[in-house]
Amino acid sequence: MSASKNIKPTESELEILGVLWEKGAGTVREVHEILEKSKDAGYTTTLKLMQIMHEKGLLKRDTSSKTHVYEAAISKENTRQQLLNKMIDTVFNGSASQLVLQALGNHRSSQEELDKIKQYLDQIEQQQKK
Amino acid sequence: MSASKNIKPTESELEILGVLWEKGAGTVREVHEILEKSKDAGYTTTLKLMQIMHEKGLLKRDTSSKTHVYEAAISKENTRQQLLNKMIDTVFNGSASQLVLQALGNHRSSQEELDKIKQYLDQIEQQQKK
DNA sequence: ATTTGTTTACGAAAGTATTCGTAGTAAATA
DNA sequence: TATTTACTACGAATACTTTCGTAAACAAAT
Repeated sequence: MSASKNIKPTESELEILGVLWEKGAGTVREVHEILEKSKDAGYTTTLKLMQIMHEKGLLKRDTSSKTHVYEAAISKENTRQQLLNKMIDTVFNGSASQLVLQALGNHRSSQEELDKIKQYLDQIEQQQKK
Repeated sequence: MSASKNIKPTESELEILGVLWEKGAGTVREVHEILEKSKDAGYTTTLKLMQIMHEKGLLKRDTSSKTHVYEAAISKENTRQQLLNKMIDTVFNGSASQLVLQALGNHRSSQEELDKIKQYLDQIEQQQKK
């Protein structure tokens, strides 16, 4: 059994997590105003979603003042890894490198980013030689 | 505007596509028997799903004989790329290389695979220099 | 004190995905 | 021919996600 539960945020939940990962913590109003820019939904929709996410354990909240303050309860890294693993399993036949090749294929990355990846690859190889 | 429409197979639909990409074409029965190994659902469930997928244009089918033969109507590569792009956008802040680093991080790849990736990186760099 | 504005809570509608029971049909078999 | 078997079609139940209207609580402003 793994340490963190099988989290599976929905599409909308991921949007909210994204906002909170970015800004650290915030009220429904704050999250909603950021979301509004790219999405078209009412305030109570965002509220309801965040309440549900709290019930599910995806968000923590501080209710000491009237206006509640929410915060992500799951880490960005962990969540990313889980989603990635799932995609590797179900879409890329379990091969991480197939995913990597495909990702590098279309989305063109900057030279800087490519260098970083290369550097990382070297690092991995070093570790494996030990 | 891109050539292929915005396809968004659901979880279950992806499982079926995975089977058909692997085996090329098959009947509901064949697909179902493969799915059964890892999943717990009745025959008519698989049937219904494949019918819906046909309506959506995700599958082609040959109804010339009583037992219909289905085939994926969308390519593995294209579908993978779309799903990947979406994940990059919604989960990795639009950075493909962030996704790549994360993917290489946990899932350990074989030396052979790593070499392939490196080779590919070199190739990309060459093209960009032109 | 009343009004106005902001917030949470609640419930339910609408949309989408998944599941399966049942009926009908055609082919294979007794 | 009658029965069994294998398949498709259809409809509906269930579950999950997203959306929002409305009410209640509270604070600030008039």
